[in-house]
Amino acid sequence: MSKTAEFDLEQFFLALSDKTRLRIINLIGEDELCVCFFVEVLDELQPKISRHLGVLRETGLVSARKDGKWMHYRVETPQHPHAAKVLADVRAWLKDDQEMQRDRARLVKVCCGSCLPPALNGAPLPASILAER
Amino acid sequence: MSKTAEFDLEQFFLALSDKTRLRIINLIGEDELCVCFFVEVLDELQPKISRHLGVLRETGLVSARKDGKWMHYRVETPQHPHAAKVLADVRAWLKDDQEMQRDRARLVKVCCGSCLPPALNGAPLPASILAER
DNA sequence: TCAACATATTCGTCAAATCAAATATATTCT
DNA sequence: AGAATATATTTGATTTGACGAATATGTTGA
Repeated sequence: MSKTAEFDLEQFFLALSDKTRLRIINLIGEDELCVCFFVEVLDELQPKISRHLGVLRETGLVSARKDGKWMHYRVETPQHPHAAKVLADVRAWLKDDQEMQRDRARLVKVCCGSCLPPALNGAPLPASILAER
Repeated sequence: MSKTAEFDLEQFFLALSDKTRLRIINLIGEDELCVCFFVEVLDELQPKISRHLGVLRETGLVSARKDGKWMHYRVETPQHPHAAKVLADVRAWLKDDQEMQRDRARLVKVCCGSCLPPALNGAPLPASILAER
């Protein structure tokens, strides 16, 4: 049989060693999320978000689904079992982190407010949030 | 009660995002290990090893014990429960990694050979290895 | 087809991390 | 005290990563 595919541990942890990228992973949660929400909720410039999404994509931590002009990102479970375990732990860790909780609260607020911010008009709302409306 | 102390996730993962530092964590294993073995087994310049040990120390991933002119390093369990879990998983991950296994094999070989490499004469052998002699 | 829009990429700059070489500090041994 | 040794720190050069600004690509809808 073939051995477990070797995996770039360095790259994996490097991808996790940036605040914006951790905030992105956290915001996605179990669902998938459209780029415009990252920009709005994390209050960062769009190219910055896009660049960090690119890093996460290249590292295999997220995948992207194109839907017309929108791109939806979701967290991927790595093939490598140890990587999958660590990433699952990290996601649980983020759930308990205060700043990350504030980000998620802001996402809910943005989606459920009586009117969406102008930048998000017509944007596809995340399913997990829609379910609660 | 007080909330869980906030923890610098970025710094934690940054510390793990370097090959040399992962090799150091792996070589230490469950035991403690003297600096000169890192230099010998990882075949890197001593200041390089020392710098990386400094990063791991400042991040709280390892602690140092001074013993005469020797410094022994051991992996520390972080106070933060999530960090502790991730680090434990990472250590298990390293155990399964091929390159890391080669490093450990080289450590055993160096310690158990009929004569130590000149650089290690008088060096305090790791307890876990001594037990197997 | 054209304007508006969502997202991605490029570019130039700045900050941070890494490295090898040199040097400093502390300890032991003679 | 002085030489040898183990480890740490500084220095200067190089590389790498992140950033904002500008621009490009691709999609929708008039």
